[in-house]
Amino acid sequence: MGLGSEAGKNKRHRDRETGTLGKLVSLLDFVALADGPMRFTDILSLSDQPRGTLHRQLSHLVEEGLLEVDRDGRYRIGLRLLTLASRSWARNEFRAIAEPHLHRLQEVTGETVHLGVLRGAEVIYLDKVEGQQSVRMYSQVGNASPAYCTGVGKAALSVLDDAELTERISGLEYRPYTEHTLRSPSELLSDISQIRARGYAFDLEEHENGICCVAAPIRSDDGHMLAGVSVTGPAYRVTQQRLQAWAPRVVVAADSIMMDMRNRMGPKR
Amino acid sequence: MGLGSEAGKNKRHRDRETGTLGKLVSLLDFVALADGPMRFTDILSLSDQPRGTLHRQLSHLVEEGLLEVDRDGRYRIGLRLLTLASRSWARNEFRAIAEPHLHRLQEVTGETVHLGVLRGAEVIYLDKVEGQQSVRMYSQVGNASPAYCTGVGKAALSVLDDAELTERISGLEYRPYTEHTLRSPSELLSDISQIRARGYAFDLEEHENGICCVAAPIRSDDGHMLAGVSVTGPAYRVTQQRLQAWAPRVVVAADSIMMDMRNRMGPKR
DNA sequence: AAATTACGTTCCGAATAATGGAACTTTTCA
DNA sequence: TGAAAAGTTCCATTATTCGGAACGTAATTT
Repeated sequence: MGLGSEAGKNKRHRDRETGTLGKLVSLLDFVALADGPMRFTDILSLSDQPRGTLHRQLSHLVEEGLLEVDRDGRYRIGLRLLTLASRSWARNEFRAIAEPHLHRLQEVTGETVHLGVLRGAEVIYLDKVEGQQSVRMYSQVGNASPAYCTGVGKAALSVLDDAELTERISGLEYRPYTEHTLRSPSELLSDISQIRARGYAFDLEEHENGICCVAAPIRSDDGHMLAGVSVTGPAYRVTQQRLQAWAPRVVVAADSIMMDMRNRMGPKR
Repeated sequence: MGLGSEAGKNKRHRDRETGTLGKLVSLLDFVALADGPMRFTDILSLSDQPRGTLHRQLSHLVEEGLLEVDRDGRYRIGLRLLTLASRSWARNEFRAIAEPHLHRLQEVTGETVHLGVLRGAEVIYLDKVEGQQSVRMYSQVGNASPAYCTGVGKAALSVLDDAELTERISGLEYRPYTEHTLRSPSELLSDISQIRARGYAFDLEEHENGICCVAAPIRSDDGHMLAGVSVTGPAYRVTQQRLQAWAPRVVVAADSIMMDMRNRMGPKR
């Protein structure tokens, strides 16, 4: 499945998925990614399925509450997905362990704090604690962003060994979100070697113009779970000096989360 | 599928769902509802599936990112669900239209504001705007609660005609969450007739001890989408007088949301 | 208003995927 | 180390999905 397809609005839905579930989830994804609710024909024209097949697939998804269809025949994502996701989010151990530390970090800095985990070459934000006077950012819980242009992502990548790092960041499309976005593996590798040296990462308007952050890595004992914490704010308020000053705090928060994980989830993980 | 099964911890997973998708989603739901991550054998013992079948089903769910399995063989909900849900939440028209009104209401009252939609006899919370000094409540976006014991739920029910109302609230289990929870259809109907008369609903510690709210209904022009807005807070701070005083504001917010829907989504809906 | 077209739904033989018992491998524990 | 439990793979059987075509219905045109 081709991810990172925020550009590919008119992407056709013809992933050749294996298995019944794969096809249906891919269809679900397709409807979820669309700009708005789609009518049957809209989906059909972007799909390689015959009418009958598509109709039955959509019906099944609706039957399970994964999709909803209004009286105008427009399909959109169903609320069951939201319920399912929220329940699992609330019970997520890692998030729960990290939460108090995120709040503490938020209070100390006054800016927005993020918790994200690395999945492949993407960061998925697991939690977010906003400051009072927070500027609206294009970020939210559950949002997936490329690792190479986010503080949390680069921090998490930095703890990988060279072999796996190279594997993960090769074959990516280095989309220039801003003029500061890193544009190649070599630029990323060079940044990461700095991150390794100092123990924390910066994002200086690399993902979104006017937004900066400082982030520190978190990893489970077995090294199989990679994550990061960050403090983020608007560039006019969050100068590089302030980021620098916060860095030790962010690292302490990350380390505390790791300690708590060790204690609460058993050591050999 | 029996919802509201917070009591049914040891519920077996043997819904006889129809179709491949139904079985898999039911399994997904089962794992999501569990108290914590489950190992293969745990699921097997609570399932009526043969080992081979269950193993393959779980593998398929993992393959699609709907479940994740750690090195100890423990299954939990995958992050893909969170990503999918968050994306659709962000793009939800209704939520987006309501958002500014929710914030305004929050600022006026200083307390937490909820937006919820009615699905059957349950309310699913679509959005929540917290006050600064907010007490942690058992409520969150995506959470599903029985309509009969929540302000939003009762408000939404109140705009139904008697026939559909009776149909929806019959056959429910009236679980007494607190000593103030309504315990029967007749109690609910009597409350609802009052709500109809005054145009807004109260929840006086009916769902959670120490939590009160006032709520007003929202419905689309065709009456097929029922929802509600509420202002919620701790009983020691939120007296019945204050609720009463806020009621007109809540009703105005609800009506404004309806107006905006009419304008933004076309009238005949 | 009648005819036409587009849209959505249902049907059923053929093709495909899921089932589940058993054999097999790996891990755990005494 | 041996034995039991846990987890995985295999494959003939069974059930489900596929998809073309026929059918009904609403929107549009003449």
